[in-house]
Amino acid sequence: MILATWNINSVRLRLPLVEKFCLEHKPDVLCLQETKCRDAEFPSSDFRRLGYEHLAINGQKGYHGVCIASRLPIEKTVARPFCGMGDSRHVAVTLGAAAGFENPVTIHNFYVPAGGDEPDVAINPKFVHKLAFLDEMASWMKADGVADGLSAVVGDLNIAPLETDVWNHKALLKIVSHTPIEVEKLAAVAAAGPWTDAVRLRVDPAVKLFSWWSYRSADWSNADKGRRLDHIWTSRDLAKNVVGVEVVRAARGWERPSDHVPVLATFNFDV
DNA sequence: ATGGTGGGCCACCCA
Repeated sequence: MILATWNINSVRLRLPLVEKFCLEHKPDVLCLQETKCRDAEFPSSDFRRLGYEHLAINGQKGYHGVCIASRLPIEKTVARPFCGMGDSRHVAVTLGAAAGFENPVTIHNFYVPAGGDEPDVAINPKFVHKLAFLDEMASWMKADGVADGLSAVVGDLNIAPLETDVWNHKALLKIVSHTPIEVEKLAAVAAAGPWTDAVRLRVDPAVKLFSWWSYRSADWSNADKGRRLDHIWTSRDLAKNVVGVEVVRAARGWERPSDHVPVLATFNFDV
């Protein structure tokens, strides 16, 4: 089974890129963030045409929005609100016997708040929201046993935890997405599972690896001022089934690209 | 230290 996550930055605008990606990489389950449309405006028939007949959509007008598109039947869908807000930042599906799984697999798709520009809770309410969101993720995961059995957390977590997850560790210590407080809170979320970083399980943590390059930097590939903001984590039991991961860097160079690229994990289930 | 580019959508919000 191939699982993919991609912050698409408008699913309607970038439908041709979704199609290109799905034809080239054949994910069984595709988790998207920043779909930026209401559920009724989601291009569901296009996804069905591409073979993704099973959709779990949690959208909203203009901002945020997440979706899980699956080739395999979905047994159960849950969308959890966070921080007492109406933001569409989470959706989860469970795949079971109808999808060919002896034991059910649950996949959580997150779009963690970006957190604004100033990493200072005294002046930036967006940063407060981001930290509170991470705290709520951790406490909920622990209390509800979210990482029990076979489960995964994927998405745009908007934090680059390792020194090698950014182009320049020292230069980014005071930049939102790589500050010590964010890295610490993300580690607490990972420990609350506990979750395994499936990508760093397969890619040497000493090697720089990015999934996002700003639109504002010209010549993104040569400058290579990227960050690894997009993640695939698995529960302890599911980690044993990871046989490969891939970050599709080339997608950043496609026509009218998202600023994020797809991240994939392959599992040794035949479905 | 600043400003650089995108998307949604119609005055600015967000990244």
